[in-house]
Amino acid sequence: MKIDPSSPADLSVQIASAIRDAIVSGQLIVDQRLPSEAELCAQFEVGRTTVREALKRLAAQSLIRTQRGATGGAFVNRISFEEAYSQQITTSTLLLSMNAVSFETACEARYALERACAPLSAARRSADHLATMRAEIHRQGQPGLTDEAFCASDVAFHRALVDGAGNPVMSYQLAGAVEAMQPLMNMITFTARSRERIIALHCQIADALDAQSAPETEAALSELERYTLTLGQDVMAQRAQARAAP
Amino acid sequence: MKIDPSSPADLSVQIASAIRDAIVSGQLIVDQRLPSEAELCAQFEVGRTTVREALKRLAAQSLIRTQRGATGGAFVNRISFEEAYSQQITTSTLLLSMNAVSFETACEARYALERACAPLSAARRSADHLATMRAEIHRQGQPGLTDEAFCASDVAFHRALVDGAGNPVMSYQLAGAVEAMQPLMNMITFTARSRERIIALHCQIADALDAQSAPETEAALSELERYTLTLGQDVMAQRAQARAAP
DNA sequence: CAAATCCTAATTGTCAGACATATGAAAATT
DNA sequence: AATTTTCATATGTCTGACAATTAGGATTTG
Repeated sequence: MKIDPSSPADLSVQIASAIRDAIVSGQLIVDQRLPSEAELCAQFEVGRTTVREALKRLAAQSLIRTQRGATGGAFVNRISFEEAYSQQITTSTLLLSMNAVSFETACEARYALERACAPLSAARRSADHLATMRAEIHRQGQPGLTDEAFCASDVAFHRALVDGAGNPVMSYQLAGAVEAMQPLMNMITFTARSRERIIALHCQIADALDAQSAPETEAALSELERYTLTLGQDVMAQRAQARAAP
Repeated sequence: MKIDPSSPADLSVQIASAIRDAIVSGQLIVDQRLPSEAELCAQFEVGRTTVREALKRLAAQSLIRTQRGATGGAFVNRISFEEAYSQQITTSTLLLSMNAVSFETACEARYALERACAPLSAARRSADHLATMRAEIHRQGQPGLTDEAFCASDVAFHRALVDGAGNPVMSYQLAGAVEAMQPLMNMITFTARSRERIIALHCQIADALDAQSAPETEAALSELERYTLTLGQDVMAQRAQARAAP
C-alpha cells in the first residue's frame, strides 16, 4: 500500500483509496483492526491530520468503524443491510432530485423493479407482510390524513410487498427505488377521489398476494403504475401552465 | 443548524449530519457554496479539525466537492450517475461478500431484476447495444480466455442488456446487482462445455432482443438463471466436500 | 481469597497555531 | 491593451498539546 506525495490528488484521498482497495480486495478482512493512527502516519509518512481525514472518509462509507480507548482503533466493518439501505436511499433520493430525472422515468423504473418482486412475493409472503399491508391500507383510508402521511404509508405498503419476496438483496436494491420516489410523490395533491382509487388498487394487490397469484399482482401493479403516471403528469402539466402564464 | 456538544456522538458526525440534512431537504441547493471552514468553525463553535473531518465525510459520499484557492470552498455537488454507480457497486459488492449472502439469493435477485429490464430493452435497445452484446459474445468464444476475463465480458454483456432499456435509473439500480455478483461468479471454473452453453444462451438473448421479443428474452434469461444456479451449486458442493474430507 | 477500587497505558477526539499550496482578482508594469 | 506581479483568501498538511474513553493490571479492602 503506497501513495504518491507528488500526485495532484489529496494525500488523504490517496490513503483512503489504498485502504479501501485493501478492504474490497479482501486483504483486510471483517473485524480486522487497522494499524493505529500513529502507525499509519509512519507507514504513509504523513501527518496525523491526513490519516484521520482518510479514515473519516472510509467511516462515512461504513467501510470502517472506530473505537476509542485502550484496545480501540479502526476496524473493518461488516456493513449491515440497514446501513446499506440508508446509504442507498440517500444517494437515490439526491440522484433523482438533482438530476432532473423525469417523473415518467422514475416511475417506470420503480414499477418495473417492483413487478420483478411480485412472483417471489406471491409465493413467499408471510402473514406478517399481509397484515402490514392491510394495516397501511386502513391507514390510507383515514380521513384527515395529510398528503405526506399518505405517501409515507404508501412507501410502507410497498416495502412490505418487496420484503415479502424474502430476498434481502432485492429488498436492499428496491429500497432506493421505492423511497427515492417519495419526494416526487409528495408534490402530488391527492384528492379524495384519487386516494380512493389508489386504495382500491392496493386492496387488489393485497388480495392477489393473499391468493398467491403472481399474474394478478403484476396486473394490479401495472394498473397502479398507469394511474400514478397520470396523476404525476397532471401535476407537471399544471406546473408548466402556471409557469407559462403567472 | 445546531449541534449538541454534550452528546456522546462525535462532533464531526453531528456536523456532517446537520449539513447532510440541509442538502437532502433542499435548504442547500446544487452548486451553492457552503460557508468557509473558518465560518463553520465560528457557527458551530468547534475547531477547524472537527469541521474539516465533517466535510471529508460529506465529500466521501459525493455530497460536496471542495476547491482550493481564493474563490474556493465547499460546494453542494450534483451527484452524477457515474459517481452513484461506483458507490452502489462498492456497497453492493461488500454487502454480498461480507454478509454471507448465499449464491442462490444473489442469483435470484439479479435475474429477477434483469428480467424486469427485458420488456423495456426489447422495445428500445439501439443498434449500439446489440453490437456491444454481439461483440462480447464473440469475445467469450475466444480460446485461452481466463475465467476472470470471461466473467468481465459477461458483466459487460449484461450491462448492455440493462442499458438497452434506456432508463438511467434502472441502469443505476441494476449496476450493483450485476457487478456485485462478479466476485461470486469468479469462484466458478468455467469448463469449455459450460462456456459453450452460456454463449448459446447469450446468443438467444441477443436474438430475442434483435427481434424485439420480450417473452423470448425473459425465457432465455430464466434459462440462464437456472444454468448459472446449477454451476454455482456444483462449486459450493465441491467446496463443502473438500472441507469435509481434506 | 474475592471483590471492589484505583491506576496506567493506549487510542481516538478535539483544539490551536503555523506553514504550504492553489487560485482568482486587483494592481503594477511593459 | 496585454502581461506580469502582488496579494488576499481558501483549502491541504503538519506539529504539538490536551481531553475523553476504555481495557487491563495493580492495589486496596472486606
